[in-house]
Amino acid sequence: MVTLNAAELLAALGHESRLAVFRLLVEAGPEGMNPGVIGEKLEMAPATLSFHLAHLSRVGLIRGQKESRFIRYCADYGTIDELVAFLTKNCCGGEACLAKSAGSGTAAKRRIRKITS
Amino acid sequence: MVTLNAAELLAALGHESRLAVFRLLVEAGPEGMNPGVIGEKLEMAPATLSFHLAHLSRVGLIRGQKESRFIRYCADYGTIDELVAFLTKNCCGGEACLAKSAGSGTAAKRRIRKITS
DNA sequence: ACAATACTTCTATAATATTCGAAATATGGT
DNA sequence: ACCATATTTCGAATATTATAGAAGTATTGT
Repeated sequence: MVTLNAAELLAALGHESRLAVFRLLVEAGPEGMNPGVIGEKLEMAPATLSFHLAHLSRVGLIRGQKESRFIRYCADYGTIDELVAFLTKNCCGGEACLAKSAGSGTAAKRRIRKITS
Repeated sequence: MVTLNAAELLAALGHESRLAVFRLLVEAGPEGMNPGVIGEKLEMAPATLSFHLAHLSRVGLIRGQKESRFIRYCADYGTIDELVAFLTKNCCGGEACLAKSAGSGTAAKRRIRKITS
């Protein structure tokens, strides 16, 4: 994943409403959820919600599939997995993270153990 | 971590320049780096860089410490670790992620294996 | 004391994102 | 065919964020 792409994904999730929508869809699992239900749960105006759903779709974090009159939106787990992998590999310095990204070959390995103040 | 806070962190990293700055500081390790060097590497105007450093500082992703005429900025690994943990627990449905967050008790566990089309 | 360096804060401007009413589109029910 | 429902797109107002020159604050060297 390129940095540009990662920034796009991060920005998409970096908004309270969109993060809430995405979390709801992750929670909903493969069943997904319609805008109607989402809007009711999160108390968002249809047009506003549609705008955010379009944004999340555009960057690939969710996917919508028309089913008769409804649209079933589902979280795209592959994309969020990639984002987490990117953060772990490139941005993370934690013990857990270092273990996973071992061998990524960056100077981050120089990191000394943080003292929990 | 609350969602509000997570959204703030994601938004902070959701900008190409700030993500680049943060990655550079992670890469730099505990040694950190001065704005002068960062600005040179990333070709950013001092005022612009200062603005982004302030933003990253405000949300706790980096920390600056004055040293004579310079300021040493360092990545705060604890914060990014928390963010990755949040994503893994609340937003992630991947195999790797599920393994780590096992027992978080959300409906995400219902997820079926994605078919790689 | 003065000049140079390292950075920040101030200020204005430009660019982008967010919100949501209203109109449009599509589908299903009667 | 017509009405209701689900959702999107349009459009316009508002709010937020980004950019960077210029001025300000420290600090070091001479």
